[in-house]
Amino acid sequence: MGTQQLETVPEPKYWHLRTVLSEALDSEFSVGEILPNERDLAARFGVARATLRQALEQLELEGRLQRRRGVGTTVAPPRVGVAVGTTEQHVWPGAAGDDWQPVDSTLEAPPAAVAGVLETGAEELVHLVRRSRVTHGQPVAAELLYVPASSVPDLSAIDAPAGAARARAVLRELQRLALEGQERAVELGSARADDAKQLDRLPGAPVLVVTTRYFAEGGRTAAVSVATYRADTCRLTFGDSGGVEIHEGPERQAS
Amino acid sequence: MGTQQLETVPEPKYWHLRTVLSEALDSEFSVGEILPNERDLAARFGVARATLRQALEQLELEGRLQRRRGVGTTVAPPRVGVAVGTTEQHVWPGAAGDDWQPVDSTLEAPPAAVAGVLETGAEELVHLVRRSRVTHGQPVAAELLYVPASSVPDLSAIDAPAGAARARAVLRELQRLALEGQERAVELGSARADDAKQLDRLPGAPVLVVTTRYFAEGGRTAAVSVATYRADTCRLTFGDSGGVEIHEGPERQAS
DNA sequence: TAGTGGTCTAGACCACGTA
DNA sequence: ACGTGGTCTAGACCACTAT
Repeated sequence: MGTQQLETVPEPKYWHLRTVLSEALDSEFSVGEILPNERDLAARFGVARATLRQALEQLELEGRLQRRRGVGTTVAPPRVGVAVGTTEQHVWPGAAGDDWQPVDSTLEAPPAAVAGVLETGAEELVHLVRRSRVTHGQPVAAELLYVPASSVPDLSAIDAPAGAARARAVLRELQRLALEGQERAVELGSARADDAKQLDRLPGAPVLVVTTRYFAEGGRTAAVSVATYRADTCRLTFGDSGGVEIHEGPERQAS
Repeated sequence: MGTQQLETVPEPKYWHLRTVLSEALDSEFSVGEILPNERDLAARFGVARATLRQALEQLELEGRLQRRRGVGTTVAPPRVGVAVGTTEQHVWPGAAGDDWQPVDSTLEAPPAAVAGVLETGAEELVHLVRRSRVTHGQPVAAELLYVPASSVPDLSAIDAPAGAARARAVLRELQRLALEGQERAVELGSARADDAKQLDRLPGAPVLVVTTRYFAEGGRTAAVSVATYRADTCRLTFGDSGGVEIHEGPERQAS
């Protein structure tokens, strides 16, 4: 990645720069390596720092770079394949062998959007179970699981234990219900302040929001989960193996 | 949304602005309504245009706004639920009733990343079928479907017809194979120049990339599809109904 | 304390859609 | 021709991390 002048082309400078940097990453850098700082890079390419940053932002969005304030910009490893439930087999959250760690749980009034999906009315309280998911030592997702109190009627007595213990109790009660089906949706969002902290990112960081509806007997919605995955580091897989290597290598998203 | 001074808070101005605007959108604007232009808005909130734009970018990423050069910024409708295959039922692309329109098809050497997934070796040619998906009159996705020539051996004779007709021929041949399974992955990407044009967005626009591997008899990878969905307007659904309304309404992503 | 990325400013000009 | 959002500049200062 030498000192280069950008050609005069009709495409935006930052976009061209993104391509040039992307190719440099493929050929001249290895995973974990530290890039020159933004001021130096901008000077090398003869652009303003803001323009250089626009290119870096793109590459970070694509999972090619990782930037940390006070530290620097490093070449990111390939995205982690994260299994989001096998498509054939429907299981309750908290079933044996899932990768989630219960954090805590409280009894709250559901947000309006959630109350609409749970057909229980906005007045009925729900157990809010917070969980987090860690893969390869890195936090990749934060989940809010909403379980209407009516779905786990035997739980009311066990209100005492707080924190993770309480979360586990709610999940344990869930397993006792018959699971008839589930329904998933994936969309792009931006991390709220609390999610961002849990995922070790800044607020507004791009996230993949996976919403799952769990149906119990009679088609009743027994629980709703809203899971927030780091979009920069995760590839969500919906199959039986989580290790499909596509979109890696030199031309993953080259223009 | 009156002329307001931003409080002096420790959170970034653009983030606070995003929240303020988000609440204004919920309470004072309706879908399709045009916002004041960026220069006016920036002046109203007493910030530089670049800062205001940072807030608008966030809201556009979250699917709340739609910005078009030369036109203006409008309030976006709720995201469209786009069914990405029912999870229980595996079908070949191009099966009766799918929402894709064949565009054209060529015979090419596969990109390295694709060749790795198809276990056919990098030398063997593949049929590249281009398709596009339209929902509610809007283009929502562009697909590149890679079919190794060996998967559709009877096709070699029909090399003559070009364009959509050729694409349909490849898809028709595919249906004759037995489909043993499929495997999906979803990740965030940015639109390449050609995808961007097809999706009516600028290059670099955020997209959800859905990669699907189709397995034929013996676990052989018979085809690979890379579909690029507009991240701002789409919510990908993996269930039997595509109309789950969650994450809509006032508190969809409020901080 | 030094160096990094993150935020913010006040301008300028360009590309595009519409009238 | 005009108004819109998109790009770009050259600075300044802040927040954070490591030494």
